Amino acid sequence: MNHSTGHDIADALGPLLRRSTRAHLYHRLTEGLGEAVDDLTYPVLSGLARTGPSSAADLGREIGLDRTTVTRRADRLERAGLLQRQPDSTDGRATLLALTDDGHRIVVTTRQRLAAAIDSALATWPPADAQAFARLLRRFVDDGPFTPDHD
Amino acid sequence: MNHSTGHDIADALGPLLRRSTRAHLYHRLTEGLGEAVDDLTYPVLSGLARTGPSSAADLGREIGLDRTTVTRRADRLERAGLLQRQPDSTDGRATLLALTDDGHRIVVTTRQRLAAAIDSALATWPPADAQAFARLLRRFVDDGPFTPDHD
DNA sequence: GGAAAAGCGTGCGCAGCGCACGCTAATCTG
DNA sequence: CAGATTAGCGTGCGCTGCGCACGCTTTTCC
Repeated sequence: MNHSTGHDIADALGPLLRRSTRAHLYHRLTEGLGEAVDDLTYPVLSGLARTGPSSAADLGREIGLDRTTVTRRADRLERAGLLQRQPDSTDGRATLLALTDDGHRIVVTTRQRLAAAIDSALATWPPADAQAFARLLRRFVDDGPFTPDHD
Repeated sequence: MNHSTGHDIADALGPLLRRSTRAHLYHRLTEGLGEAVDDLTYPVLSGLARTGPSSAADLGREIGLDRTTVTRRADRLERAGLLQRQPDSTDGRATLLALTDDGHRIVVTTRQRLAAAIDSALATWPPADAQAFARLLRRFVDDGPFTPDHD
């Protein structure tokens, strides 16, 4: 066997990975949103939006970062007023990280930017193709070929 | 407008980006291929396979890395015998980086690993869906929604 | 033929990361 | 119920990787 669909997809995935590193994409999505928001801090913001108020350790597990790294990135975001630290009423040791309204607004903005970028790339596509692609991509992601170690 | 196909795709892209950072993927693909080959050095190897023998500056532009970073990563790969430095016969200043046979073998191996991982994720898919996905993904990538700055 | 530009490697300062420590609070155990 | 272990937190510290700037050689341009 010298050919497979996997090979075709790998060929397409190569350029995708090359041109849109997570860092590149996040850099672009967070442009102009203030000094505290960049490709490093954005995953904290976005993860927090997904999980709701969360301890640094839990959030670290969620987004695949060391606990202390989360702490320090959260420091920057806290100074910028995008998240707050709250004592956990059910556990005196824990400190919950929670988005402020401003923090939420940032996440909404970046998500709109991403959707808009994708829409503009798909503007010339037949709607049926675009929807088929969305559906297939979601299934591909759910089938999880590249699950990292921390899951 | 509170819904768009771009939004659907963004929702699927999120988990994909979260779970398969380039670093994670490259780490997995290069596992056990020797000390010199890791997520940092692999782009140099793979880029060189794409371009053929190339100067460090050109290769840096190709893969979006600083010239000096390429030089140092190439040092590691050279020590491991995966690439060679050759004087450029047409330009006395330049030093060409070129894959050795061993280096080529590494790239072939990782590409097979990637294709195999994708095939296994798609194993349960109807072949028509898999091929449609490959086609649509390629078109999506070619339409380039996320072109980085260095292009 | 001399000046500007382009190539290379290396020194150096900076940033980010993970580990380890000390501390407090919760949980387990006898 | 008290002592010990576990789990949470922030911070200090060493390591690594990066980009800039320098000095050097070779090519290109006037």
